[in-house]
Amino acid sequence: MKHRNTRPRAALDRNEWVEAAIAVLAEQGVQGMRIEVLAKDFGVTKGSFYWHFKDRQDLFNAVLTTWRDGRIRDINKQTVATPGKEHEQLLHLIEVYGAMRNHKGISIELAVREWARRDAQAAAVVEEVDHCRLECTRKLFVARGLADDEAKSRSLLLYAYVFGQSLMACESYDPRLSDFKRWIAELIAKE
Amino acid sequence: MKHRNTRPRAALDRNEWVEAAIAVLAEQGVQGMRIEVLAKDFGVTKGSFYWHFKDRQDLFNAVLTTWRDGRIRDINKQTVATPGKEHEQLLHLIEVYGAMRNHKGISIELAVREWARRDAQAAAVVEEVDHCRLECTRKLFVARGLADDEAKSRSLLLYAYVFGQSLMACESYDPRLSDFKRWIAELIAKE
DNA sequence: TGGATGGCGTACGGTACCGTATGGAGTGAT
DNA sequence: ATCACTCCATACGGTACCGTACGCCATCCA
Repeated sequence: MKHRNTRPRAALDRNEWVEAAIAVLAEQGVQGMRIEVLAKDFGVTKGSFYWHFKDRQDLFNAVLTTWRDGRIRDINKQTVATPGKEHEQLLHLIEVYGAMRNHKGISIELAVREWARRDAQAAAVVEEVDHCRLECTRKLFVARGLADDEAKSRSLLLYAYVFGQSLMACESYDPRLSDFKRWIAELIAKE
Repeated sequence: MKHRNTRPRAALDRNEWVEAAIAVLAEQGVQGMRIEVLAKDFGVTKGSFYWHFKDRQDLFNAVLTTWRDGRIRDINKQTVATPGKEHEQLLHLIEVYGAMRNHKGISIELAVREWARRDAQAAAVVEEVDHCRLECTRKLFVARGLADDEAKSRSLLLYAYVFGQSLMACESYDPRLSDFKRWIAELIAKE
């Protein structure tokens, strides 16, 4: 990734910095979000950065809230209950998080969670997002007629599985891996 | 963590450096494994480090192979099939990885996987370990009478779940969380 | 047309590292 | 006693950052 606006470069705003920071976060992790590196990518100097942000932590906060808001919007979109279609929706949910497509989203997800293991603010944001996701998915399971406890358990299983799956190196385990994943998805979503 | 051998400090060897590096890896991630920081923890200077190691990458390689060997030994220990006890053993496996105890082991596990997302050597080591784990667990399932395909699927689910679980912030989701986790463990281990 | 901003560049001091070069204290073998 | 070898300290040059101080130009507004 080199300079984005190669030439007559319009004025940057906070949001462009945040978006670029999130991209770097996905690829390099928290430690990768370096002011001078981001500036070089934009073809500017850090003088620009310190105009829009107080300091590095200010950028971090902006990244976290931007990520949180985007995730919560996305969750609410992906779990609107179309009555009678809950099962398909659950399978779709598993597939979206688990597939090779949406690679960037998964990278961001993992990077934020890695961040959260060492930073209280990031941890708080992740907790918010997780709670929201678990609740929305629980409702999907309940709409299918499951008891509340089982719905909660399956929601936990669902998200733990999809995140854990993206942590594993199992491409070489068996050529029929995608069959296995479908089988697992059915087990989680209940037949 | 301060100096370990506060006083008449015996001579260090490679292994002590590697152990200390793994501890830091668990707490801070790959970027935390700094030569000068490790040296300060030992109460020596980096002159010592460069006597035992060629460079930082040399330490990284040692950390990876040490971790791999330890994991593989551990897997073989934890999956020796006591005929008739396979079910308990599977539940135990899930519990060991998922609990709050063994916190350090989980931290190392996550740190290595985070490392593997950006480093080919680490990725190769993780793949070795994963393959070994999946195979050992598959055998446990097969010993319980499951078909090979289902055994493979459930092994995948098992590890993805336990790793994913340690990525989630769900302590505040429900006070009966541990009940839910038991329910999930039973579902994965089959009844 | 001049003055106030907005947006950025330049330059600097400071920190935390990596890796190397070299020296030096201790210890054991001869 | 001397020599070699092990293990570490010191000192250095170099890089990559953070944050700040300040200066410069373009634009809009009166």
